[in-house]
Amino acid sequence: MKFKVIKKDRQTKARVGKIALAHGTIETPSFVPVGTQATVKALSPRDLHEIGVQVFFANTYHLYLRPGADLIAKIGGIHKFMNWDNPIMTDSGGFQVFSLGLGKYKFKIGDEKTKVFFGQERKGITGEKLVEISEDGVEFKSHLDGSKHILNPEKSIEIQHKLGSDIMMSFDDCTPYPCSHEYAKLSMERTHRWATRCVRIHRKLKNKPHNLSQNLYGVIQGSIYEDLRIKSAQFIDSLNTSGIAIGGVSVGESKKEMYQVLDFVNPYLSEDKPRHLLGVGEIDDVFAAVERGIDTMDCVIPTRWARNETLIVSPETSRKEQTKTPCRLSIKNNKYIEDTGPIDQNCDCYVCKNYTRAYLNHLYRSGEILGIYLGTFHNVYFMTELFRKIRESILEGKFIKLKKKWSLQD
RNA sequence: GCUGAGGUGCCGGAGCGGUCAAUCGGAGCAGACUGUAAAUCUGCCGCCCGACAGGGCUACGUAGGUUCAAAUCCUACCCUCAGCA
Repeated sequence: MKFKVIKKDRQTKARVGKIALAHGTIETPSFVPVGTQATVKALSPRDLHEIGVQVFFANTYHLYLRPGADLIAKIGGIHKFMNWDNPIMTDSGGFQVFSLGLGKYKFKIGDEKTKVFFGQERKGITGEKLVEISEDGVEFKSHLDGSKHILNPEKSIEIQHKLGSDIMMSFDDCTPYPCSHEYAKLSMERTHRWATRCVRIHRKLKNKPHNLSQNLYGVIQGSIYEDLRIKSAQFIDSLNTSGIAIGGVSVGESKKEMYQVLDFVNPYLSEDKPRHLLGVGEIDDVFAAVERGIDTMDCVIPTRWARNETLIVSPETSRKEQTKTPCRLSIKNNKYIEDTGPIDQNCDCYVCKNYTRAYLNHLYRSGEILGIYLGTFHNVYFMTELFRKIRESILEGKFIKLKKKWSLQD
């Protein structure tokens, strides 16, 4: 990987850069849609190209369970498997330690038991514990069939090597929120040990002849605690991975706390490494992250919202529509039944140029699959385009101006 | 015309003397969702008053009746559907 910072914003830490990879170059800042199962849900690679998506984010855990990393390797790697020849990032499965373990369960570190909370109970959780953490790694019970699987740093990286992604994440332990300092510290230290193991196995595997140029990002943890986040930033930065990811954010803490974490970490990250923010975000988060020096960020929001009747719009549009929450338009609302306007007045996407809210409303009401397709297309386009504008604004020295324009206040 | 089954809230469909303004679906109305166990989940969903607690009213084809008490029992009528003529 070659990473180059092309331009730095004068007033903020925002920067424009290029990440050159085996499958192409990513212009940053860039949004990274999530495509957990080797598909950005509802969109084809052709759509992604049309939208201008440069890279997306697949998942080790899911692809390992189905269809299996060996199968994908046998077929020629994830790019060939899914007909996408641009860059791909893969998550390590670390987040599933959190998301599958979440609920009213107890997390274990050795003999230490710490109670964790996560407000929302979700249907589909059987009440059974799907995750058991130990120093070696994590034992998962497959959410698909209940079978038991071990994921640890070595295995996660091996799988990611088999998948053949351009950027891999180190296997981390993502703590829930809230989380005691004591627990966060123990968990972070383990994440560091795991990161070291990831680096080691990555070096070993890198020498294998079949390997394309694959790159590893270390993942910073430490919950919301300043001392921990600093420690973690220093440690992960010292590992000399190609890039750095910030994890354990957007797990239930406030936005303010989340932005603080970025501020804590910032001074300790090498300028010449790309920084990825894991699992963020909404429009206001995007600006908050970019101005704190984030280069790439992945998030399920555009794709998931589109499946749940929520379309992303500009603050201007959402003000005009008096939406309950900024930048979200609930397309199924009965006020759009006869609305012949586009989703967003200022969006140039295929959907906004050719379809009315009335039609989208009808598709969603009817449960038609096309509604989800068009909605996803719009949402992903909207985020991709927003980042294009952000890049442009930084290059022109107008980032702050753009940020003000997109401000959710007033 | 005879025989049988049935008529319940926007729709489907439970309930078969009190705990029924009525289970449960669907539709409808709104909300949530941030490294995807998510095309998912949550709330509301007869009318009126109340911020809430709660209170009042009208309701289970229609009209009577029995009972302290009826969607639930009885009588008549009206209407559907199935089979036979």
